[in-house]
Amino acid sequence: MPELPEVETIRRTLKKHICGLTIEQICIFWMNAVCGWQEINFVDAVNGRRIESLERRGKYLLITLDENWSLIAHMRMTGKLIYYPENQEPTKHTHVVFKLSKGELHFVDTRKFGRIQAVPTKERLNIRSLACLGPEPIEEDFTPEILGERLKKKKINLKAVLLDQSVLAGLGNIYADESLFLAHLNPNRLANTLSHEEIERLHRAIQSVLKAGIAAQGTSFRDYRDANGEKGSFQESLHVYGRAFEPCSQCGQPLKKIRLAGRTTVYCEYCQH
DNA sequence: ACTAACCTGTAA
DNA sequence: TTACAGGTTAGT
Repeated sequence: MPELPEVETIRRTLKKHICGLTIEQICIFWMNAVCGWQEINFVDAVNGRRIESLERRGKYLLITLDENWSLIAHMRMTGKLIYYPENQEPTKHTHVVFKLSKGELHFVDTRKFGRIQAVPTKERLNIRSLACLGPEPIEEDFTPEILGERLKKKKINLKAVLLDQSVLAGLGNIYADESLFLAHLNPNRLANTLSHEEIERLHRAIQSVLKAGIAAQGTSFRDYRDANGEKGSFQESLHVYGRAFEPCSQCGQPLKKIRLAGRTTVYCEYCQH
């Protein structure tokens, strides 16, 4: 599920409910969903902590607690963090329930790929998956020059490069395909062959697609929901993702479906070069 | 640079 | 029954 716009939407919707609350009890229904820190188990690290702030890095949600503890959550494909103001019965796919000083936070994940990790706050940017992340694509300081620097080192196709979190943090299959369509770039193109003008086009496309995704509160193609359990609406604005063989919104020719970097890739072979 | 693995559900 | 799904990682 969540790529950058979805995680950002979860952050924004969850923040309103849980900032300032205290974690009073933790019920774990599937142990693999959580991970402690060294010899300290998850519950000992986190129980009784006050929730101070919520940040995002790429597709990771960072929840800062007091006493130098943080939670790092990754939803992978189907993970959801849902806030309930009243007691709520866990479902078949509820793996963790945090009982808070007001209401409950449920971690629900059908495919069981998502994880929540307890980490000392000052260590959190050193954990391997976070330390290796590339720049935040919607920050002010992400410029076409920075994108160009990173692309020119890569002799592989553009689709694989956009999915590589060490190049850029936060793009997944949906927003990578949509960015390439908007930039009129063929996903098969080798990243180190882009002209200056093409790099600028890609930079503009990535920023505009991600910002539009956030404005639409994410893409609920299947499972994705925000912290209130609400769907996003960006699925209504997709040009290529999930539209294989449908007519291209620009030229009317059928969209092509291929496999790149192990992922289904949809693009228009007439509009994207 | 691929593929399998981690999982379950849904649709073809 | 088989293929495939918003992701990442470990192993060829």
